[in-house]
Amino acid sequence: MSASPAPGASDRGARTRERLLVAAQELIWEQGVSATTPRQVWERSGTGQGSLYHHFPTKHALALAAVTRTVRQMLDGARASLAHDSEPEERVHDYLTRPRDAVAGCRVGRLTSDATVMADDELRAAVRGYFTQLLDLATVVFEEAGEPPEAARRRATTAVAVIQGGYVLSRALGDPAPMRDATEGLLQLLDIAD
Amino acid sequence: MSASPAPGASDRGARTRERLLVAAQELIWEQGVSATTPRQVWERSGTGQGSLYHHFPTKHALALAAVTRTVRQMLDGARASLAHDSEPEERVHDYLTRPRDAVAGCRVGRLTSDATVMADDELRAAVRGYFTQLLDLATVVFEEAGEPPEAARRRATTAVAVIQGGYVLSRALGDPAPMRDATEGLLQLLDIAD
DNA sequence: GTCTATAAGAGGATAGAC
DNA sequence: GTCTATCCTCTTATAGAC
Repeated sequence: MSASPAPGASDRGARTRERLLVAAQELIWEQGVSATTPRQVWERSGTGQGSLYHHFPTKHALALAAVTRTVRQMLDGARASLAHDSEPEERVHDYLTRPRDAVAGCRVGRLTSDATVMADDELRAAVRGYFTQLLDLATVVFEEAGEPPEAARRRATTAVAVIQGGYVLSRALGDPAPMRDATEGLLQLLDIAD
Repeated sequence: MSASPAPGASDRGARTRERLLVAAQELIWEQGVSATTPRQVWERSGTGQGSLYHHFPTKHALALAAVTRTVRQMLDGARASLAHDSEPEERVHDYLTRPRDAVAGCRVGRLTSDATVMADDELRAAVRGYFTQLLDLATVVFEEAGEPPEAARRRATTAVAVIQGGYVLSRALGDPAPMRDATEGLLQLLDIAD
């Protein structure tokens, strides 16, 4: 721990760092890590080059901080529907019908096609951790619905795959309809009333 | 039509063009269009810079030729399982259990996260065309299985989404198991014997 | 058809002033 | 903490010889 700087300066620094991080998260969602340049980040954040390289020594450090935070936020969102108190069937329904910007794609899933992400151990681990945890959350719900462990895991994987595939199709067609069709199709097969 | 050049030279040129195209297809599968450089293409193909820019005036022309061919090949593969003569249920089963390099990802689906592809009208149209046709093929199969048109389209979208999502999950986890789990989970829900 | 030389521009930093 | 100037490399070509 170093001595506290003047409060005003400290706050300004924290806010600058925060704005850089938010800008990086947005740009990485829109374009991926590979296609996002440090320049784009400092321009969108309204800060400057000096600030960016002060708070994040490399593009890698910035990307890792941004992706790590996005993963945490997405898992919090998933828990909000999958891990609350209602019946398992209702939780599955909530998760599958959650509002999503289908055409924009999954903030994390899209990174599996990003060369910079997959070539980097830490970034790849962040993406892997997201899906590992998400699949575990969903598996528990199907177990609580009465499925044996193996079947619960298969069914959870199918459900998460439908969401990820719905994103791919909606993005490819530039239309939110495929995500809706894919999730409604699964809900019918699961015999969960729409 | 221009006059035929000497046969030897013509063949060599055609073979060179072919090798460039194959190398581009491979590299685009592995890394996407954005991350694939002209240099990588001519090095992998065993040709040279002069040959590449002789056969393809720009990186865009090369990428479009490679992606267009990949889309055609993938649709031919899908038709092989979805559009043959057996019962609809068997065709669905064949499609869902077709051998796939799950960890490598879908040659076309992965392009939906590629900035260079999505920013270009022609490349985007090629990707869109692939999924439009694939969904149409699958919809017909579910209609032939007795589903009404709307339900058939939903179910087809769910099935294609499970494949695309299976790719995303297998890639994220570096493991072919999620693709297997996702497709087996869907087959059980569809009540098609494994 | 293929080769090599050259070049404009962007990306990802680093250095040192303020 | 932030700014500006500078630097090196890679990408995507173009030019002209062979």
